[in-house]
Amino acid sequence: MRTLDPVKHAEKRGEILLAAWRCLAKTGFRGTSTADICKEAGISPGHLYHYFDSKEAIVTALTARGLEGAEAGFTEMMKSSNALAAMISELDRHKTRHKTDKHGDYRTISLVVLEMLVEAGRNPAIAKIIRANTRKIKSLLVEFLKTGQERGQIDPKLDADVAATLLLSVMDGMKTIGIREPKSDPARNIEYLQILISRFLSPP
Amino acid sequence: MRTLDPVKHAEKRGEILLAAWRCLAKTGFRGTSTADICKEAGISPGHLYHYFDSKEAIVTALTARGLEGAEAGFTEMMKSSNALAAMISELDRHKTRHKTDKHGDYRTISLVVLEMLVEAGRNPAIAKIIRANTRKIKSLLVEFLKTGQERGQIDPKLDADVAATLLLSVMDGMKTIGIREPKSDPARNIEYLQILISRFLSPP
Amino acid sequence: MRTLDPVKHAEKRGEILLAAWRCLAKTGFRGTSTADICKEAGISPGHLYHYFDSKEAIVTALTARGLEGAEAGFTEMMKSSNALAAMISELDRHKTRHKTDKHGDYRTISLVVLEMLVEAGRNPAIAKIIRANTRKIKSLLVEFLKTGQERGQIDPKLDADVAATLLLSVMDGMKTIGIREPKSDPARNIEYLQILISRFLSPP
Amino acid sequence: MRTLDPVKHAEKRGEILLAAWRCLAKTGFRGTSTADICKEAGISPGHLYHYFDSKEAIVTALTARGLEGAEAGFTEMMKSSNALAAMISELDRHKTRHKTDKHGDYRTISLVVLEMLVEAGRNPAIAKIIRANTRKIKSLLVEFLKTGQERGQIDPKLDADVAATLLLSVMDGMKTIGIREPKSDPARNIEYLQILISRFLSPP
DNA sequence: CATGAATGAGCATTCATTCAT
DNA sequence: GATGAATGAATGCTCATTCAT
Repeated sequence: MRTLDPVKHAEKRGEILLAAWRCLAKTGFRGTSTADICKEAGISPGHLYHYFDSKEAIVTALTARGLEGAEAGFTEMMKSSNALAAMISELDRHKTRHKTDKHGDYRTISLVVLEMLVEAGRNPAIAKIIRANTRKIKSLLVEFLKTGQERGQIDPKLDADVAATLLLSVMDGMKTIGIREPKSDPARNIEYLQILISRFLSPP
Repeated sequence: MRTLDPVKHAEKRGEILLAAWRCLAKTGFRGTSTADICKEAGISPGHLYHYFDSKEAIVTALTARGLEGAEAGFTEMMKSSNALAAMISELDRHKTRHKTDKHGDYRTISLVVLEMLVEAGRNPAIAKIIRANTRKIKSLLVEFLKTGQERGQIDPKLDADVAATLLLSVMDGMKTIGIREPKSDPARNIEYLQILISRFLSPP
Repeated sequence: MRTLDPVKHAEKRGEILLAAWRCLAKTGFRGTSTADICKEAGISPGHLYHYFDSKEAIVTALTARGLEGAEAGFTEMMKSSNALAAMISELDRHKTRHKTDKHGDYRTISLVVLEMLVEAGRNPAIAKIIRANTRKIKSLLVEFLKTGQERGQIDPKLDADVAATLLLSVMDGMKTIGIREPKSDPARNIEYLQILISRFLSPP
Repeated sequence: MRTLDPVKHAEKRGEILLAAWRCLAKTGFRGTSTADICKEAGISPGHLYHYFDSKEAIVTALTARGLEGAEAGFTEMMKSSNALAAMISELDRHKTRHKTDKHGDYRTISLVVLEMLVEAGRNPAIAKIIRANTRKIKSLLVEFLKTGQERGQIDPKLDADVAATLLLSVMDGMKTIGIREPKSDPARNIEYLQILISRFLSPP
């Protein structure tokens, strides 16, 4: 995998990963073949293996990259002085982020993330990445909750660690709404999610 | 002495579905071939098609059957006089249901249900079943919430429909914990889930 | 294959053959499965083998039965005193026989007969039947031609045997018109066929 | 040094088609599997699909290619100044062409062409090709007949279009002789075919 | 006679991966 | 770096046939 120009190599890897993401969003893990990815990336099937050892390596890299974004949001939240308000307003961004961005609309992204989670249930390599990422996000969340508790904004009786686990799982759960009830209003659901989180965390 | 016995036919179908479920639990939707199901069911590859029209018909039947169970629990809840308490105690059953039953342990079942949801994201036939089931469960839940509101046990300001959607999604979300944090204590998580639901629904 | 009532046995065989013919007409040799025949005949797959040893036995019996009809027409012709006129008027019947009868319309029958001929090209059992039938028809035709020659109605210089072979092949050839030119007018084609035969056989 | 070489690709396609033709000649449309073709062509089962989209695409290409040859003969005829004589002498070539050439002996070719016609009776894609080819050949034949009529070599009362249809069908009919009467003398039959055509077309 | 459960070889096709150029 | 030819195991599915009842 040595290359004369490691920068170009990494760039090309990035392009292929982006192409792979587009395929995954369109046809899912199951429905995406290496041939599809090659066509989308505009390279030959043999050439794919110059950049990745296997299809799994692509999925692995994609998962890793996909989760990096999630971290950023949480890191941002940390800086706020009012923990609860910050978390709530962070969710507001989701209300408007239903339009397409580079990675597709919110529902598509949700589906792919769910697919990644399911994949992790069978595939140890993916599971490892998911867990490492979960640990990072959770530690940010725990710290965030503890700060809120110190400031009297969050119920001090809650175990920050368990509460963080639950909050994360609640966020995951939101991703199934688009599947179960495709016609329900996302803005309304997020509004209620804000209420739910607020009531759960608020001191009595 | 005409047999024709539709009972035996249905029984065999059931056996095959159970075998298919075992395969799914072991290797997932993606990883299960018709050959695997046949081997597990102890029948020949051709014979499978005596009972099901296609692999998708098996998956469809399996999904339908798998979701029937979920309904029962909700129907039971309805009978209680204290809505919130009923929902909470229903969750208590989950704390102990982590041991193996006919369908495998709780985590395996969760994973398979998640796979069904993901499958529904790409496969309209499965989506239809999921949505029909969601509608049923949700209407039970809505009725349940409204009864609670009438009795003053649940916050009357909450829109029962949106709250039901959210509660369902929270339940789905719980299924990812086993993937993200396999070592976290299920009993503790459910305890906090009870707090979360209780605080969300209680009147102020 | 012994049966208590050989008459009923033969009757049932006939019914099955008729059902098989209907399948063949609809979906062709290639496209007809034993299951199709059983469904059409209203019997179970196992029962088929009570009446026929194999699928090939059905095809064989069907071919034999199908060709019996062709003989009748030629036998009728023989009785006429004017050979050429008889042959020509026999063809007139074809002009009107394009409507459906028990065996389907003319084009469908033609296609099935062509399929039988093609089948004979690979399948010795069918070939044997076809050849036996050809011999019978041809001997009728040869006799017919010779009678015509004696009566001065047919060119005496023609070798009756070779001429008969050619006439038979010309009749076979007519069966491809429906495939090559489905929109051409059958009545017009038969009219020209009459001219062709008349000119070929007439004394100079 | 980009290859991409479409020439080699086309060559390989040709090789596979030739192998497919050999299989068809040996075991017929019905009896030829993609595995047979691959074995005959010396390639792996997967590789076949690098050159053809499906088995039907092979059959289609084969049919198209197989019929191209027929055109050439007719085109040649057109150049002659004596229409009838040209057609007759063209048939003479068939007398000697009974030995094997690249595509097998005359009888095998006839059988495969008959199979193509039968296939066309059920398979619209093949039918389309057959009909396009029929139109081409027929228009050549019609022009040929009209030229002959202008020169007084062919009966001017004959409708060139209907006569062409009939002549084509007569040619098709010749292909069944090898099946019905494998022992009959091809040279003798063609001799009589020449008489038949000559008498049919000659002016009174 | 009659059923339909059961078989297993065979089919067209897909796809991750390798390799010569 | 880059191509696309080539592989071969695997997949979902069909079908003529057998057999216990």
